[in-house]
Amino acid sequence: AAMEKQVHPAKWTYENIDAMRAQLQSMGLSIDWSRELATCHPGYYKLQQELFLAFFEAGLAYRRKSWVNWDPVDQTVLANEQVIDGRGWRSNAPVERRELEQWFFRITRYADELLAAIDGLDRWPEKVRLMQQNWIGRSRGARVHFTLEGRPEPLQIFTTRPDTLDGASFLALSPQHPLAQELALRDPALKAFIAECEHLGTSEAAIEAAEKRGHDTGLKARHPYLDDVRLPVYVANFVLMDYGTGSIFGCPAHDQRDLDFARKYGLPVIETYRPVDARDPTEAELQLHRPRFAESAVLTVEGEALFHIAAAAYVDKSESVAVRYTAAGFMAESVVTPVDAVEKAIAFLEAQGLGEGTIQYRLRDWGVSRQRYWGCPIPMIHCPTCGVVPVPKQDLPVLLPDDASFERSGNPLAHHPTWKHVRCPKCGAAAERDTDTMDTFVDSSWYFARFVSPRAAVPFERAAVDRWLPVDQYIGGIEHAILHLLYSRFFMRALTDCGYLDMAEPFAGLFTQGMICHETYRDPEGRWLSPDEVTKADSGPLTADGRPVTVGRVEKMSKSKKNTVDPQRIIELYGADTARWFMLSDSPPDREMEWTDAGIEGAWRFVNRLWRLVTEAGALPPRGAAEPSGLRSAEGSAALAALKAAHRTIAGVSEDLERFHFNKAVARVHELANSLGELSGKDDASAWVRRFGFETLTRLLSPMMPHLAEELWQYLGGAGLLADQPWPAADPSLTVESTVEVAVQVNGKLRTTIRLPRDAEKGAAEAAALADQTVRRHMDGKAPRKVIVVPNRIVNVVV
RNA sequence: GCCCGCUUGGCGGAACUGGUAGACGCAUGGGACUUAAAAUCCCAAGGCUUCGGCCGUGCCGGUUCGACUCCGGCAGCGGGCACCA
Repeated sequence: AAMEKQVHPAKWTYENIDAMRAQLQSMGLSIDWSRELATCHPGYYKLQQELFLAFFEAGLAYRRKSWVNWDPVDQTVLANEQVIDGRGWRSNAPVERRELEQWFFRITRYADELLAAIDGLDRWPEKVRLMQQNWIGRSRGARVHFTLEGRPEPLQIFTTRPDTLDGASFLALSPQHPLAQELALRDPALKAFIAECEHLGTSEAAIEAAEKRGHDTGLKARHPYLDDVRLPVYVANFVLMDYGTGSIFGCPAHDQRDLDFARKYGLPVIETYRPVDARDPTEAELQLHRPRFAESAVLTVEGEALFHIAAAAYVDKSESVAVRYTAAGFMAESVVTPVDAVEKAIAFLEAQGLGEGTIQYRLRDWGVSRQRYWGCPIPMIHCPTCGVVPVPKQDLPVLLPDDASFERSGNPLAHHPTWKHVRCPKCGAAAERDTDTMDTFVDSSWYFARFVSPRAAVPFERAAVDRWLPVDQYIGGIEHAILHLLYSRFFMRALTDCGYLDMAEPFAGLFTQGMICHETYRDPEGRWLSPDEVTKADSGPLTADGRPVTVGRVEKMSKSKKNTVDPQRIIELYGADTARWFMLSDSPPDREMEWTDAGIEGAWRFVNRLWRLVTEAGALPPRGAAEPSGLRSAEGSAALAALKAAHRTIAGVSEDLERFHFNKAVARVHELANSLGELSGKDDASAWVRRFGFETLTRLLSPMMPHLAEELWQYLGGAGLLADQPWPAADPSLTVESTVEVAVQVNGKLRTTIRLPRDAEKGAAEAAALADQTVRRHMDGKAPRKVIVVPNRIVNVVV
């Protein structure tokens, strides 16, 4: 944005903050602005640098090489988002991979703990807990040693399915695997293949979605226990260096990806399991098919009973068949003595010295180095003699220079003329600062804990932390379900271990908002356009100067794709309350939603209608007037019905707000307004109920339309601010009706409804249903075989 | 490709733990008021119908007296996939 708008990032950021603050204030949100902080302010990032030093001290921050996307034309590191079909988004040059020394946070130290603690997050959505679990991805499996012919050192592979080793038909290495890199030095074709793989960039999505391809290295591996089996060793584009050992064995019969690969390169597909069928295997079969690692040929894998086809069976019969492995529904009760096939296989490998059982995590350490200007400088100094030296705490903050230049690509801090040149704090010799800044996810991993003592000289004031944290109710977009939330969970643990805090979980309750989505637009040059740069014509959407616009898919609003809508327009046109009411009424907040302006007029009409409803209702009894006697006993009166409606609305809205069902609360307020509008009686009871109803309505509205609610409160003679009044309470004796409408079905089809006293006896309900004319007609003169009665709900007559 | 969701009238959605599908709103049509328009108010409305009913919650199948809700499979859309944050 700074480059595009020719503005300094600081100015751009602070101006945006000002605009956002003004917008939030004009919405009338209840925010304690005295605690506002900005993570780009030196006061904040100074403390963040202190935390970084503490992490370094504790061994939680370390340096190692890692791969990045490199744009060879722009000479800059690209984010995955900036790699489009293997090319840089600005230069359009094929992307390369490059290895850089970078800083990492050791989140994997907490892998087990982060996983186990998910169970305790009982006020988190189940889907988020699942996503975090899968992200950490703890798997039991085995490291297996393969001997390579003509090479002294064995190749280690990791597998979660050692029980399918009998069906191995190839090995595959990641293009970044050291062995692959070594072989490429002497094999130009392999070198070219690896270079081609590297154009995919570093994103897992791109790598896994690409067509599966491999290059045969010519090496042969001995099968660990099948003496006459030799396996070809490939380098394959789908093997990830970051997971396991960066090398795998392929069992095409039991893995779709391996099967695709085997088909492509003509490799054998060797079945090792077949669903157990209805009959018991014979003794001869059990012997023939018994795998090396188990006593029985019937094994369970992932809960399914399967019949193992041991190596001997197919070697003898030269059997080679492709069968996809879907065993659901084949569990045969007569056969199974459950055996955990994976554990058996691990025990076998260990006993034979062919491998060992391990636990593998999908979770990787968090790379925090960014080659960017606008961020928190990493407080480290590189000295030619002392190596990596932390900036002494008293020298913090390491300030960003204001006079960076953004004309050149690459890292402005690296090519700033003076900034990086310092003396080594240890030896005093000339040294250089680390020119990387931290991932901004670091900023957001502790900001919530800073709010409790935003001006303190230390990162956290313990008394305030103990008073406020963990956060009772955290609210954020579902796009943060994994990274931000996991990083924050890691941070609290790391800070605890560094002595700053004493807590593990930052967020006791979590509510995830759905994304607000919008169509995306591009001009003929492919540049993103914002919705207000696009005009809708009969021939289709056009740019401001009348050129055709390409409409892209509907996706989450984002700055980079410009598909954002400014709510300020609505506030200016209709006022904050209309905007708030519209947003609350439109969709449940946890669902994604496509933004549309249709309906805003309806919210505006309702705001006006409420005002008229109250102010044009005629004379009301004074505030606090006693309830007319006899109102509650006047069964069937319109006034009592409206009074009950008001109490039901209190109960319903209270519950809806508590559960974040704002759109339902809105619907209930509409209903109450409707029923009060219909209460036209001139009698004392009606007038009293009208006042009670209006006051109730006003109170219930106050969180949603605070400005209108305060005005109505004054109009109704309320003292002080409505915001300071207690929330209304429903009278339980008025929220239930004495009779209920009960549906009557015949053979499961709704035929009529009957009105019964609440909580009527089952027998009475049955009798009433059977006596009904419509029911009798549909029973066709037959006697009921069965009658199901669900009290207050339904009677189902089965004939 | 993998992980997680979602899918209900013309539209946004409601339906609590398997028990009357379509609350409430938007848009629409008709009417009232008005010289007229706006605003407002009233009425109608899932589809089909021989007016008895029948069919309907993305698609196919299953469990159940009963399925939007549970189970199996599939499709479409959205989020995430570690440098968008």
